[in-house]
Amino acid sequence: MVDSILEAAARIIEGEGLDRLNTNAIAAQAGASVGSLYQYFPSKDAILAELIRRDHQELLAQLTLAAQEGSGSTLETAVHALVQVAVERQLARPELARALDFAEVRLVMDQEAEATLRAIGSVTIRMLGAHLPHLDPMSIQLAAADVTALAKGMIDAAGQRGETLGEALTARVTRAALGYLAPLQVAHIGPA
Amino acid sequence: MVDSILEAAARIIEGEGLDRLNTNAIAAQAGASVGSLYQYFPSKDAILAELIRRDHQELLAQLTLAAQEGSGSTLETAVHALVQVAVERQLARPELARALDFAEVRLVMDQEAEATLRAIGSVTIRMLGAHLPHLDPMSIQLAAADVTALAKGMIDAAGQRGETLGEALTARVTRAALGYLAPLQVAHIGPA
DNA sequence: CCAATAAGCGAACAATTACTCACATTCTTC
DNA sequence: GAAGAATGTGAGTAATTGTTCGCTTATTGG
Repeated sequence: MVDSILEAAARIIEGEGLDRLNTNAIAAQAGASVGSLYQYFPSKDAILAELIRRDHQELLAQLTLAAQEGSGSTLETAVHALVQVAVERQLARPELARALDFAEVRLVMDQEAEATLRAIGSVTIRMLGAHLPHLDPMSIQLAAADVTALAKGMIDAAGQRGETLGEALTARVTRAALGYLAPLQVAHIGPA
Repeated sequence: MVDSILEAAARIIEGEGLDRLNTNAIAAQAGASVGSLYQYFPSKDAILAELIRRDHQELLAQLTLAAQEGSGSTLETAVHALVQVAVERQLARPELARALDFAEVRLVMDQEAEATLRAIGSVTIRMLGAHLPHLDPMSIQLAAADVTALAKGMIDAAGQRGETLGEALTARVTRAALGYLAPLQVAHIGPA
């Protein structure tokens, strides 16, 4: 039931938009009654929050796995692995991903949700730290934020545009990320 | 009056979020009555639409100007000029810019609005076309879309993070854009 | 000044929406 | 299969919100 409520909410967000998401619509879409909604969630906001929570946990799991597989390889391979995860997720449900991303900002998060978010950020930070060992932690953090944002922007735009070829997009995003990171890789190497 | 209504709406979006934007709040914030709102706008949506319309027109004007100034120079200078415009605009009112960007998608646009949007896109396309003459139009268009999205993502994230130093951000975004474009510049140069 | 037009007002209305609760249905356990 | 627990129901409620309209206040032209 919880799952069907969440999936109903997801479908309404995709098809109607965040602003048209209401409890009656969710119940109808889920094939349940409004009362049942409130047996499993304390409020409408809680439904959205849980949708986001699950999305984050799934993302963290997939990123962690991708980071493991890409560890011990080149920067390019490692970046590619993470980008691939992000691309596949976004292209699967672009409208939903975009809406959740927007809703996330104005959401009051509990400690667990905050921790998950930090963990997601840490994956990229650790990956970059391993491949750019000469950079100080603050620079790594900034680079991770930038690369993440750059990828998010490209992937989101591609999703909205209706792009469906994940591999081509992954290649371009990886190229952009590496293009941004390249100067950092060689920053400590001066002229001979 | 029109201006004060639009500014009131903008402030509410910034402070309360898109979902808390309502006609009563706009009227109160504008120091006017609900009735006056409807003397200048046919509906609440029209207020949002006008806010977005003006934003787009301003952006187009600034981008066009920046493109003129950067024309006839290196790719780096041209990119830097456009990025600078985007950065300054977003950092001025980050929450508003983000919200309008989100609202824009679900908006039904008239012909004029569509034309403005295409014109905004054309600025980057023309700039890239001038500096990457060996690329076919489709590749130019894709590159423009990617570079725009990449910049948008980075700038938006920085704004949300509370970054205020536009110059540093402009430099990083420019670096990312050039990093993405670099392989395209030399793509036709094979091994001798 | 006055009349005529414009601009502004906000209570009232209708629609929408989050949420409740008294009742109905289904499941569990013996 | 009966008693009791758990789950599901949806009309109803109170609050919010978009929009209207009869009215008041300001502005303009003669």
